[in-house]
Amino acid sequence: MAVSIRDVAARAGVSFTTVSKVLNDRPGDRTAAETRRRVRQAAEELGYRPNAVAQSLRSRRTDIIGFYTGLISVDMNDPFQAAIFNGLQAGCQTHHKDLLIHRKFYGHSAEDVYKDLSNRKVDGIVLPAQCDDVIIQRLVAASFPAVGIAAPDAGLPSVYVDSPDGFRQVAAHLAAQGHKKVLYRTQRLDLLADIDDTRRRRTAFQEAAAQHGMEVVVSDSNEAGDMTERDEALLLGPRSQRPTAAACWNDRYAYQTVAFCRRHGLQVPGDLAVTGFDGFPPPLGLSFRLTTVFAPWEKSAFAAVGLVSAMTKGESVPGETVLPVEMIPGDTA
Amino acid sequence: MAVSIRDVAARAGVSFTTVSKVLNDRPGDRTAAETRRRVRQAAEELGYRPNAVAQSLRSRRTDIIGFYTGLISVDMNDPFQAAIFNGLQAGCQTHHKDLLIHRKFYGHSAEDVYKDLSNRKVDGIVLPAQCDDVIIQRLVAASFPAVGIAAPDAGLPSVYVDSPDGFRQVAAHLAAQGHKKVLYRTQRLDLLADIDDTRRRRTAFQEAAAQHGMEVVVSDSNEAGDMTERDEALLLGPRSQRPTAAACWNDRYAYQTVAFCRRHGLQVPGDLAVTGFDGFPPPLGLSFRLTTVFAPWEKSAFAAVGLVSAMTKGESVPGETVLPVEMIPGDTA
DNA sequence: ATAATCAGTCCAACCGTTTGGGCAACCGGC
DNA sequence: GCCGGTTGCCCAAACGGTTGGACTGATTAT
Repeated sequence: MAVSIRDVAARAGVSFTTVSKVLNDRPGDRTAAETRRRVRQAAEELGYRPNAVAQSLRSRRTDIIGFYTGLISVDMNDPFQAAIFNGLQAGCQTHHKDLLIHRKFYGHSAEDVYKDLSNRKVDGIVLPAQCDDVIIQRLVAASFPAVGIAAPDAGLPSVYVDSPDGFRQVAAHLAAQGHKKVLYRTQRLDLLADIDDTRRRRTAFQEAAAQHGMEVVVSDSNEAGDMTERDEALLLGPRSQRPTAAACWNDRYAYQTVAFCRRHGLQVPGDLAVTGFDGFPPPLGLSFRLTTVFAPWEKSAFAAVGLVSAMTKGESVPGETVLPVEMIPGDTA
Repeated sequence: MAVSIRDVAARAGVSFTTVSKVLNDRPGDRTAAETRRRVRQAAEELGYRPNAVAQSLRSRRTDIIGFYTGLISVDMNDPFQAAIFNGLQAGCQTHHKDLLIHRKFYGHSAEDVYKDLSNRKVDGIVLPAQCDDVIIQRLVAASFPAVGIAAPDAGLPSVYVDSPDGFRQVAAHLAAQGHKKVLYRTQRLDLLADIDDTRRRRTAFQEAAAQHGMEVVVSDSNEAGDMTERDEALLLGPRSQRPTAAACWNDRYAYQTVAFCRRHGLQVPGDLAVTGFDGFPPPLGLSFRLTTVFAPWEKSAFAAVGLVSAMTKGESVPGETVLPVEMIPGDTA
């Protein structure tokens, strides 16, 4: 049985009110030095630990920040999710919060999800933007502290990286190297994981490429980033028709592209220049550095925690926080 | 302002006790159908959500399971930690718990850590075995539900993988292929991350190799798994002295070893057979499959959650749960 | 001497639930 | 018309803290 504040009070011979005041030591509360000593000693001897749940009930704060993973189950082998998690974790450390991962919501209705979020178990939440409009609307309506990440979102304060700028940088880089025809490899838009950022990247690249006078062939694949038959036909077809560069919407697609080239004897970047996006730590055992764009996903999650923390204090926060990205030239383009 | 059970009661024209009974609908509690309808409707209209904190205070359960990360900060780019996390997450889903990641404890004293664990914010915890004896002793003394993972531990129920058996399988495999001299690449034992399992793997391999009549050269490196000067001298030295195989204590070391061979023109497995341990999903862009041992880390974390969950219900759990491992032949040995 | 001040302690309300028991009102049986 | 048993609802205590104010008794100002 856990020792409560009343047990400490009994042992110290004071009321439990006094124990609370001594232990919290708020400015303006007066207690005799001798009493303080007795109380502290009693607490020490009994190994008293305040019950966090009771404190939360009174204070209406749990000092826990929730992470709602959207409808996709968590997979830390996905470097994107890993980066987000690392940032959340770091943010929680600096803001003295604990991080709560809600149990899977897959298969629950938006209503169910909202219920689990709004039961005051957490002070606020971080969630992928655009995960579900109904949820977001209800959160906003209840003015529940929530911050979106990964993409801009109309309803919530959100923090994300400037992906369009990244793809403008890629387009400029490829154009400077004289490429005229570029394959843009992206994710199918109907995939569950689809968020608006996928679209923003593609649009930005297409526009920038057009400005540089480059032709763009858009190709969308499955989540793993495997080459489509059309891609293969194109890249292995007549030299005059071939794109000389492949700009990929993320690093995974880029690595898959490089692997494809290796298998089919295409030189990278000689026959095909390849670029990625994300700048995650390179996989072990690779002998080259991918030309990619470093996107500070971890930092964005870190910042999101800061915003949620501020919101729980009633402070107002900026509606949008955009973090700059930077293209990192490597060996592949 | 959040709507409480009293608001619902006022709207439905009943006492808040009745609301509670209606909403919880416990067998044996009787309420008129008409009352039930009114209460449910009022709750619906007001968007009532029970306050989880208050419920926890009363029920003495939070349905949250904590993960104490030890003294090392969380890094999900580490596939081991990622696997553990995935398993915890999956376990929490099936047991209807939330997962709480405690904020960093690095720099805190064991006493501080214990305090944070014992304030009843979580129903139980999962923690790396042998993380800190003081903590474990106090947890046991307070009979706080806690389960160790990753290595056997005297004090706590623990679940881990049968790494020694994995290395016996590796030794047998290498011996069957006729290897006589094997380099065993492991981690320096003084590293912060050192846990007993590192030792167990080495011992098991040495003993098994000896039984198969193989000579073992043990080499310990930094956490990244870089080759030591001595390793390089040995592998690039006179052919008669060279080991023909490198058994690595984990996949990371193995990939580093393969990369080293690539750089120096050594054929794998022709000049040097390489084996790993863990069996994590292979890094992107690799054209070979590592010969390794699949260790069900994820499953072990999953099981740990189950045990903690059982302990919170007062059920007794086995002191040790050992999961079998399996060697997966690949292209490197 | 009396009133005002102040330190030190404690009372009681409150946070939002759950739950065992109590209390009317109503039922049918005698 | 009385009585035991249901039925339907509510009271109040409990969970374990925090906190504004009330209450003492001693000290100081008038």
